[in-house]
Amino acid sequence: MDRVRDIPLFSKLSDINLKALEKISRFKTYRCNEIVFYEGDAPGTLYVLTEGVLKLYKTDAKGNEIYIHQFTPIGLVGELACFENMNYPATARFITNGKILKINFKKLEKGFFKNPDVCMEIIRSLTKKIKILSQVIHKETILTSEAKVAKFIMENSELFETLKNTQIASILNITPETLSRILTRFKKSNFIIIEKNHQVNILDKVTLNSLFK
Amino acid sequence: MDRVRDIPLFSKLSDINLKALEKISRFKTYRCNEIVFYEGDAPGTLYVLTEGVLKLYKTDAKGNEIYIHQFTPIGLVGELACFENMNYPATARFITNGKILKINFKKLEKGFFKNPDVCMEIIRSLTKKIKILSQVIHKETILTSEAKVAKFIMENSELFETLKNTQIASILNITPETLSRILTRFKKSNFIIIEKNHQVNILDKVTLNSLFK
DNA sequence: CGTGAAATTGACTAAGTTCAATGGCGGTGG
DNA sequence: CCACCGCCATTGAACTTAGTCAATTTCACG
Repeated sequence: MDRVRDIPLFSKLSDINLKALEKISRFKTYRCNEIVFYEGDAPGTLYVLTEGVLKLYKTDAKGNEIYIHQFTPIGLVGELACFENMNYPATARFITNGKILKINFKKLEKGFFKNPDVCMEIIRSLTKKIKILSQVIHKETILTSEAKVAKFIMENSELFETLKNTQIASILNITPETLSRILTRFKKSNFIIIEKNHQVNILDKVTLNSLFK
Repeated sequence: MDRVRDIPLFSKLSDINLKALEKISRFKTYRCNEIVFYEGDAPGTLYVLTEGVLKLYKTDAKGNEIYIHQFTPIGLVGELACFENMNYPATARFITNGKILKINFKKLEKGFFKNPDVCMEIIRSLTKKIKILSQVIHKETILTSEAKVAKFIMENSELFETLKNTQIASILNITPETLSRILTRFKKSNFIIIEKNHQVNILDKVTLNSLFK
């Protein structure tokens, strides 16, 4: 994916518009762990993630990374800061190698927002983001650690096999110790079995569901 | 405000469009404490708040109201549920008497989203909402209770005079007891003085700022 | 004044983090 | 083959933050 026209957000633009868009944007490749922007950075650039996995997180007073979301292609990143002209509210760091299209927002705004198709795509992207944030709020303000773990097991059991407990804990914004204790409880209560290869086997879906619903 | 044309979101529509819009919408007045929708309700209606103060909150396992936001006119409410076709993620309750324009979303979608002006207004409304949610996340996941109180004092000192401590505590999602203890600490440390009329007098802006920045 | 709501205070509890010690397990190099 | 190393997981104990509960005081206002 090296061409602007391959990005769904812009797929309906005319050739002339695409040419103009190419003038105000450029692709950039990133290595794993490279930062795209820091929480607090000044806005101005809209990012379109085209390759790789981009982790968005905030940093608390103690320096902990508070997990917000992981973006996978294709997704808009940084709209809030651009549209509201405020500093980026979180940090974005690649956790794989990746590629991004960087767009000069001011120039984009002037030229392209008249196009209803582009507008609709932006609206779709914004509502998707609102949904994500709404879920983050639910996760972080309503759910207990136990409920988070139960929810994660029920909704992401496949991921369990591929992730280490430390990574899962990081996604859930709890410590590995807390995760370990909760999993031990679940195992002792016969809600789940964890296989040798770190697969989860859910024995009691009803109870597990009831913990977070 | 009894006419659709008075709502900025639709101010640029033609008379014909306005007539059509009137067909798929209706105003409804609410008394204080009336519920507009509950968390978990099925979507389908887009709301435009035209009068009164509407409180949005989630409910946790213990039945506590988790404060999300208070809307004042004019604002769109319920877009997420409509656009993403998911159940409302929070409850909306009037805390004053008020009035709302209820719009049938399906019909709105068909007829009006082609209009770039309407689109832009929706985008503006969505980004405003993202900003709000982003701030809620910051408040609830990054800030300690002490930091919340410090931030509230620094950014809303005028409100202090008009609100009771119980109301402030509710906005900050902490208990009145916790708020009281923190205010006592701030007073003893000479960060603030609270006057007879419940005005706050900030003595040490530097320290207070450092508590949440 | 007197009454009821709001604020304060102390003791206790609950949830989760932190810190430290221990144990397991896989890969590596002699 | 096995001894060692480093990473991850587990477990216990102390600690921190904030909520809960109850008693008491303060305050606003009729």
